[in-house]
Amino acid sequence: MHRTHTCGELTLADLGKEVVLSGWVHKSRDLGGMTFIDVRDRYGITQLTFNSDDNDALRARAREVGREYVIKVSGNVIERSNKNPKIPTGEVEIKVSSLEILNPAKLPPFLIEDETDGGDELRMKYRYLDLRRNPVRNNLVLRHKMAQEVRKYLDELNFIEVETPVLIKSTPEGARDFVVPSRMNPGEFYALPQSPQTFKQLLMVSGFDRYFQIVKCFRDEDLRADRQPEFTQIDCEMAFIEQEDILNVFEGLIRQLFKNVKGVDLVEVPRMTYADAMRLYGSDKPDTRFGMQFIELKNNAEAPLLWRGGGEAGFPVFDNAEIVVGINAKGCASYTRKQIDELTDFVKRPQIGATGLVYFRHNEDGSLKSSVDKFYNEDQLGRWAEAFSTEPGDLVLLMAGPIDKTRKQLNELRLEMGNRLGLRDKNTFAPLWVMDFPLLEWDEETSRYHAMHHPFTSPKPEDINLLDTNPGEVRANAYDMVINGTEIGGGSIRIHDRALQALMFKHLGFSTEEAQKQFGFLMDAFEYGAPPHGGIAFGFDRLVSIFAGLDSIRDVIAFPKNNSGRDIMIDSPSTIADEQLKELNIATTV
RNA sequence: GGACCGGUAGUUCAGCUGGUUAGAAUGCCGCCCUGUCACGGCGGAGGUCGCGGGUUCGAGUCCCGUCCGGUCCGCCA
Repeated sequence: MHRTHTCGELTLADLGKEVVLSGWVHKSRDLGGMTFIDVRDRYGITQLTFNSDDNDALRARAREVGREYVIKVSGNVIERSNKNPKIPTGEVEIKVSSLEILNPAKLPPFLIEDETDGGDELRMKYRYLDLRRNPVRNNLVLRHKMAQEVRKYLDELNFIEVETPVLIKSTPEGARDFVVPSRMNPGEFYALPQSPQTFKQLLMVSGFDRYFQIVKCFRDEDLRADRQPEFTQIDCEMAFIEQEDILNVFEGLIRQLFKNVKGVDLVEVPRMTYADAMRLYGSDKPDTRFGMQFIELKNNAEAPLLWRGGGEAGFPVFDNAEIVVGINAKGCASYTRKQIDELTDFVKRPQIGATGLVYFRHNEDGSLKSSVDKFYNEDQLGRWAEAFSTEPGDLVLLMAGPIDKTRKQLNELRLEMGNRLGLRDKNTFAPLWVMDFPLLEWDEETSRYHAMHHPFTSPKPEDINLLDTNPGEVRANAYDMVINGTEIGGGSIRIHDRALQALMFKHLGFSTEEAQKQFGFLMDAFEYGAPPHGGIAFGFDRLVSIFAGLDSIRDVIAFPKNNSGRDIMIDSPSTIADEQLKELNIATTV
């Protein structure tokens, strides 16, 4: 007889029932005269009980089973004399009449418990055991629920899920491709998609009108806690829409996910231009769970030097800087010298690379004190204080230097201060649309402009005339969704006109021939009735990890890869046999 | 490509300025225990201190190299 119930469902209402349970031995407690076994499955834990009423063979077997043995038991549901209020089945237990060992188990290398003693590496090597643990399994259940909710929402809005190919063509733009050799076409390679971008656009040309796909994408770049070589996107595209439509539809998606999966009612998602995001937060993905916006004391594009008094020279670093910008750390005036030094060391770390940190305190007694008192008097400090709207008890942290670099550094400091002040609560969710990204980005290495988003992004019509004169100033119809400082989605209104697309390729440094060879199929398609269209793609793993309150996406992926792109459980990647290489016409030099 | 942190018992870790027999907790094994559920009590086993080289009378400890893991920068249209 198969199991009649799961290990998570029996209660006092089931008293007296003859039941069959199957599962894993979670833990056993042998008290001598009696033995308790906790049997576990995905649904919960139920206590089995054995005592002197039982025959010797049954009692012996109860003592024999070890952790993670797979067992099947039959017995009677009885009321516990000592109840355990911590678990749903804690008022009952099973008086076992038969115990069958379906499969014994070796002792697992780490404890299969919510608070495991296992380190990351061990958990990854034995991921199938790690997945037995509630916290990890619950993450996958959450992921499942979110995927279902996405499908429900988009289906109701007439989106159609279409699968696009995984073996496609390598293109020079963007991330490195994973490539797959073609046996039937010696010397030629497929590439795995970095995203289904061109296919979804072609589906718009095909008249599908509203497409989505929850789809694996692949990028052969170095990994991070939030970056895996294969990852999942919620990929979407719509025709006959404008940017506003996309923002509304997908703001709706995010709101529905938060409401139905997490029970969180989001307020309307605020919008901010890229330019403002950079100016106020030094980042295109600001964490808006807290304020601490940048205040500029000097910006070469702005006129007055706010601290200058009667024209005499001030702090040379400030005098020579393009920008002097800071944040007001409310209530931090009490920071000790040691704490300030820590912050200075923080921004001077090679990863951040600042040369120093200037501060001024607005003391509780109203006085002002700065690390550059030598250069500025109380009047001048007073003007800073005014600029930062300080109150007694505040600490202002200032950085100076080239605009882009300094903003980026101050962004790191702002996030660090957010952490220190406990302003980045995992249960607070601050989504944000960042809009009007630049179309192009100058790349020092190749000395040319690159598409900031991708080459199919349309420029804002009013900026097209800048393409020739000032390409870096051209804004795109592109938008990102940011939640709590993480970019979780991005998209754009696409080009649907052959001539404009050809012009874009030209500006990206493609010759007409190269453009035709790489993307001719798309430009050809634009000549056969391409509707205006646009879309967005969400990083599903990141979205799930934010919902789960995790910093890493690894624990929302069933079988993730490590820092080096390895799966240490199956030990991939691995070498392949010479025979295979030969068949693929591949010679190795390693 | 680069920076930083880590690698010691099955596991998670401690081990100071180099010093005699490398510890703790937990897990595991044995015995005892009839109401445990972090059971308890007593006893026990368990180590190539990642690997290689060097300094030293002596290295878990210091130095160099290397491998592995983690975080980050570059990179990620």
